[in-house]
Amino acid sequence: MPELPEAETIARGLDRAIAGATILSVDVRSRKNVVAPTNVDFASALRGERIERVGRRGKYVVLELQSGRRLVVGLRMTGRLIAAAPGEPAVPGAHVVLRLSGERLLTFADVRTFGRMTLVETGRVWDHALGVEPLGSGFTREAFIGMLSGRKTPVKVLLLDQHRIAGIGNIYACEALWQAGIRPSRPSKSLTRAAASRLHDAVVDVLLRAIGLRGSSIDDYVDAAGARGSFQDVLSVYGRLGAPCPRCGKSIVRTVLGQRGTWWCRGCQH
DNA sequence: CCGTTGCCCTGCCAGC
DNA sequence: TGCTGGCAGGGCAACG
Repeated sequence: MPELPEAETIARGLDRAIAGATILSVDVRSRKNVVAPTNVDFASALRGERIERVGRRGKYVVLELQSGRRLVVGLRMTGRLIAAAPGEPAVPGAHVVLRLSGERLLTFADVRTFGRMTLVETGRVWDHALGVEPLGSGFTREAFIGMLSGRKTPVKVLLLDQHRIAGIGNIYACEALWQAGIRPSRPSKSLTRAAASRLHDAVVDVLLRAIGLRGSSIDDYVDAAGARGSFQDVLSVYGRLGAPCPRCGKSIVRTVLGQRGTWWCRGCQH
């Protein structure tokens, strides 16, 4: 499931592989997975555009185009963005294929078809619903403490709320809560300043470590070159039902919070 | 504003 | 062995 570290890894890989390339043609094989403004044809609008750079916002990969337009890619659970060099085999199940200068291809594929490529017109704000970047300067301890205050929402549900903090998904929410020693169901407002600060620091630390390991490849995720990440090898709690807690040895349990599976340790998360 | 529910979709797997 | 039903999950709309 591409979350912030996976989207960041893909964006960096794409920036290296295809920044500067011109889009020669666009093959839309699944209408459902592309979105364009009214009266704009997705494929013809992109044709001839130069990809200036590739970045990330929250869990979204953003291709900045020469005209000022953006191609915003939401990968959801199973979406893939693969840059292929000449001669490499085609990506199976492709929904959109961009043929680029230098005989390169950029392929978007998604078995569950929840992912979207959205064309955003120049100057149009597309990320108004996204909160602060957890690795940006706006995510201070004080800002985080402010988010938690006065809310009875379980702290894990708050971490997953993209309107407040953009980019944290289920894996990294579980891991950060474990690292900070905080029970996921705790009402946000019940955290002391010390606990909130610990959680803030854990969020930043977990995301940075995950980027360092190029993301978590649990089911489908691969980077822009088709390679797996390795953070799945160092997970402490996520998906580890019944395994011993790396800190206290008690068995990891699974509960449900906000309709999401939640893995945590009853022994050392309070 | 806040919180909850259901839908989208298909691969996988436990259970029969 | 082969089928089936349930589950997984991010974002969004709809609702109270």
